[in-house]
Amino acid sequence: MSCAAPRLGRDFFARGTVAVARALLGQHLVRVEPCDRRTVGRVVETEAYLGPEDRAAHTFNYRKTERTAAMWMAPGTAYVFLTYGMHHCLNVSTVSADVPQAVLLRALEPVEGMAQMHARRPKSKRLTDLCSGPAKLTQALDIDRGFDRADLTTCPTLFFERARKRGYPESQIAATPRVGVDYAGDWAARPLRFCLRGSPHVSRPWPD
DNA sequence: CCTCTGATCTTCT
DNA sequence: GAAGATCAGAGGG
Repeated sequence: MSCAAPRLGRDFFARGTVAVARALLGQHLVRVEPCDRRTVGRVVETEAYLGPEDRAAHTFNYRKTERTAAMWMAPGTAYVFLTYGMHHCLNVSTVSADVPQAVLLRALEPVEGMAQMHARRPKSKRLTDLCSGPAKLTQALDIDRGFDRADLTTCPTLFFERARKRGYPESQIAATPRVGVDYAGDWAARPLRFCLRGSPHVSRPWPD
């Protein structure tokens, strides 16, 4: 009998971006490598980017470019960009192809393939250093721009697995302002970052 | 624990 | 030509 967890499909991503950002908490991000080696992390921190209104979003004011094209693709499409000249960040598009919004994956709790993750991030001293940041998790799971525009509902090497039937109750989720978007005016203060309360794997703690 | 700084290069102005 | 949806390491408290 097979008991592989089902992957998250189009319907999961085809709804409000904040709903997706919350619902992704607790789900598994799976990276399959040659010889079926898997590196897997449980999502513990996300951020919602609500273009074209959102000043912090790369799609603010309908800025559609070669780089941001993935955000105008089907819900469940990966948007991977390079930041600070050296770090990759992974997003998943949401809502529908004509609404340029996405969820940024900011932190994972390592679940499977920790040795492989550590091999790619040898400087990590603790388990909580492996995937506790948007660019740490892309290093740990070996995700780069080769995955930009990949359909994560069908991609054989990168996808989400349903690890939990229902989303976490509101009381288990901490909502805070997003990280590193001070330039975004009123949008900077909006509580669009979501963390699994109590997880030691988040990119940074939040105020009580 | 904290704050500060250098690294590094694509993207858009 | 400037500015990043960041990270790691150094130095101080």
